[in-house]
Amino acid sequence: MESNIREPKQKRAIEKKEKIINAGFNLICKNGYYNINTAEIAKEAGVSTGIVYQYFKDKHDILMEGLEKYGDQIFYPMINIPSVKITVDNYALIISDTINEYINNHKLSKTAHEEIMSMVHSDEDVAKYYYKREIQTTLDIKNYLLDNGFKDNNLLEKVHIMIGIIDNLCHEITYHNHSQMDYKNMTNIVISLIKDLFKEDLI
Amino acid sequence: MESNIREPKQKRAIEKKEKIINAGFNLICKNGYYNINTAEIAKEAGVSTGIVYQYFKDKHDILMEGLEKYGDQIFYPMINIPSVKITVDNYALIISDTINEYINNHKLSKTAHEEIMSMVHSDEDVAKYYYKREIQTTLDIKNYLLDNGFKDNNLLEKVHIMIGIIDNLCHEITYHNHSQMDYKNMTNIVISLIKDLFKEDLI
Amino acid sequence: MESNIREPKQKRAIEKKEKIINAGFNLICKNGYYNINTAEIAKEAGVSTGIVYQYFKDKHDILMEGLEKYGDQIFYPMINIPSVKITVDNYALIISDTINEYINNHKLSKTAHEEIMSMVHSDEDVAKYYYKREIQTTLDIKNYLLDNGFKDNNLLEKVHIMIGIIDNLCHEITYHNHSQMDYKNMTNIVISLIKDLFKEDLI
Amino acid sequence: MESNIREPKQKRAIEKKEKIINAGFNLICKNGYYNINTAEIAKEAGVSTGIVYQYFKDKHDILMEGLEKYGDQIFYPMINIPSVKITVDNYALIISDTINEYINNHKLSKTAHEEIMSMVHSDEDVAKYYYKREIQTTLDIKNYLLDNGFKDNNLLEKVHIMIGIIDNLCHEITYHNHSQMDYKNMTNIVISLIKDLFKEDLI
DNA sequence: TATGAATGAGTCTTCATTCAT
DNA sequence: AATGAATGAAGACTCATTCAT
Repeated sequence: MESNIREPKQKRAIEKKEKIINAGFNLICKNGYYNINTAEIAKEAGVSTGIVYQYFKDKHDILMEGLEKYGDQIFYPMINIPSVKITVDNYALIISDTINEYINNHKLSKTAHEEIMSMVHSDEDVAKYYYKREIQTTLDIKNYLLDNGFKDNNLLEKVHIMIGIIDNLCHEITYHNHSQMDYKNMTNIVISLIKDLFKEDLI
Repeated sequence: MESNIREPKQKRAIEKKEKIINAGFNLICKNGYYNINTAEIAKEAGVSTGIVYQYFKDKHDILMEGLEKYGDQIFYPMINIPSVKITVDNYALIISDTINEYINNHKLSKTAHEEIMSMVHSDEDVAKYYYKREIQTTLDIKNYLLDNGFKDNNLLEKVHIMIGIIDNLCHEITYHNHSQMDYKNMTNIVISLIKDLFKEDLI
Repeated sequence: MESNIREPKQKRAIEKKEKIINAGFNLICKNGYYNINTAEIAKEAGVSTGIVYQYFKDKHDILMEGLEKYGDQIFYPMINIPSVKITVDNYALIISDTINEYINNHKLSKTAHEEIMSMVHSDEDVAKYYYKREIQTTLDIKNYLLDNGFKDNNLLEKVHIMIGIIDNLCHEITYHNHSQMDYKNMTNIVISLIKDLFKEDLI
Repeated sequence: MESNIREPKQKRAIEKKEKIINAGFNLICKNGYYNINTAEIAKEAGVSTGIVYQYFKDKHDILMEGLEKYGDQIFYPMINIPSVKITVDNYALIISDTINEYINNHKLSKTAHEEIMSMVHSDEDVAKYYYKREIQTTLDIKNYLLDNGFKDNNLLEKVHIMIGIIDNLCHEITYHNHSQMDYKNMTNIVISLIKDLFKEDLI
């Protein structure tokens, strides 16, 4: 039989689909995809098990739609590209702000981020989504920098490296908590390093 | 009796346990923890399903023992710390060699690495193992650098940052293959950046 | 109230019920009773799923009403009793024509016939319907023959046997396609055999 | 994963598989394929639901293996080809005996026969099985007749027609019970008709 | 020690039927 | 009269773990 998945038009139906996405994605992130079942998702959403399959092809579909909806909040919150112009003077401050904001967001969606990263490594669709987002973010930042007078001297690669460095830093701060690390110093080193990275590019 | 798990003493028993670890860890890495079952593991190991539970508490235990055994080969092959002394002259070369070696190893154990990283995000025990290794590696490298005359100026943090940068680079090169990236340039940028990172530390 | 099934009186309601019967019976015959669901039937009929249960007690009821309506077209098209009088001269021709017509009809409603025969064997109601029709047809043909001057010498039994022979022949030709069979000869043998069957009855 | 269906070698395992086939096929025949579930089959067989899938690929497989095993008892018991030589003298008697035996067997496996015939019309695999048997029986009888001095004058087609006639007769007697029919006469007519069918073939 | 047959709870998914609107 | 969203029981199948031998 063909796909009978309904794309809800009516307000109530849309709300119901939302509830399922919310409950489902939330539970998946909290407990892990393989540790939650559709009955629990339905119950948490306050619906019957049957209705789930009117809105979603299968369990996996819930994950993907949740990702589509909440991906922005989980990955690369740096995407909140600053509205101010970068200058030599506010340079460090912008980076610092970005990092802080990133860390904050990271903390909020800690488990979600964990679980999704887990599935990036084991689920092709999730991976595809993730890498698509990643390159998009990289491009967005590159363009932002170009608009702010940066030279395009392997700029894409540099942005990618920068994102990686910041990501690692935030990750370290949020999760590892390696007691030996001094995160304040570490952050300063990162900021300084990023400055070095672009030292020849900001005119 | 509380625990029936046998720690094999006899040669044949040890070999059997090894076979289960090998087969199990291999299959888990190749197919994913949730996509392989104990029957298949036993079959691949050439033993009966029942015997598995004489050597391992449960399925999860196989993963952990496999990790303990093969972790070295999967994570941080940079640990192969160069035997030569770092000087200003061979500095770049050493970093470059390290990166190349890392990428090579990465490619070899690509799926294993993927799966384990997946579980780092969803399995507490795996995560604990991973982060323990990570800090150990960081310390090892820090000590190597100290032995080579580096100053301890937030050296631990810097090493951690460096590992992150290299890890990202290798990951990008091995998996993503974002077509827009020029990996040769990227590698050079990374090498140069690491030099910057330690610019005040190598005496 | 015991029964909520509405017997539609108004034209529009009657048309709606017809549409459901048509769509339902058609889909059941094409796909099999257990391989089609009420939602699909409603959709094909262009009505809502709910309304189905205003006109039909349950899914099974759709089948039975469809059978009542279309049984004539599926079973025993021989019922198209020739309008000519049987004589010794046109005897074989009439039989031959009847067979040909039967095969043609059979081919048209091949899948429908299959599915209904399937249910004859597993559904009491369908079986009851089928056998009722069968005996009716037998009687009709018997009467036709009586009107044409046949003697009533176990005529009912002979007609039943004849129907069986023709049915088998047509079935064989339409479906089995046993490659070893020569259907032209087979048909001639059947015609000749039927002649033998009634050899003492046509005055 | 590949097929893990076990072909049981050990006595106990074979017995268990037999029990599942017996229980499953029996229940399917009695209640209909779609009206019995695997749990009931397992329970009737005195095993757990899980074990069923160690011996059978799926539910359908149980049906097919049951068919393979019991097909002989359900279809064409005429296959019990008489060991005596057919002559002009014992001709009628042999036919009569065959019919009687057929009817007897038919009565024994009445519901089984019904359900299987039902599935012949709706299940490709069952149909394939059935038609394979059918042609085989036809050939066997043809050969038997050839061995008894019959001429091969469209013999295959004639045997097929004969089987059909007998099948119809037995079916009518066993199930329909059309009250109007005189089965004794009907049987005699059939015997006589079969004689006519082969009237030019027995030397 | 070792086997591999056996267990049975658990999983995703379907669908006839009902019900709020 | 009509809609189509909602229900929830039921079904086929899987698999970590146990147990009789």
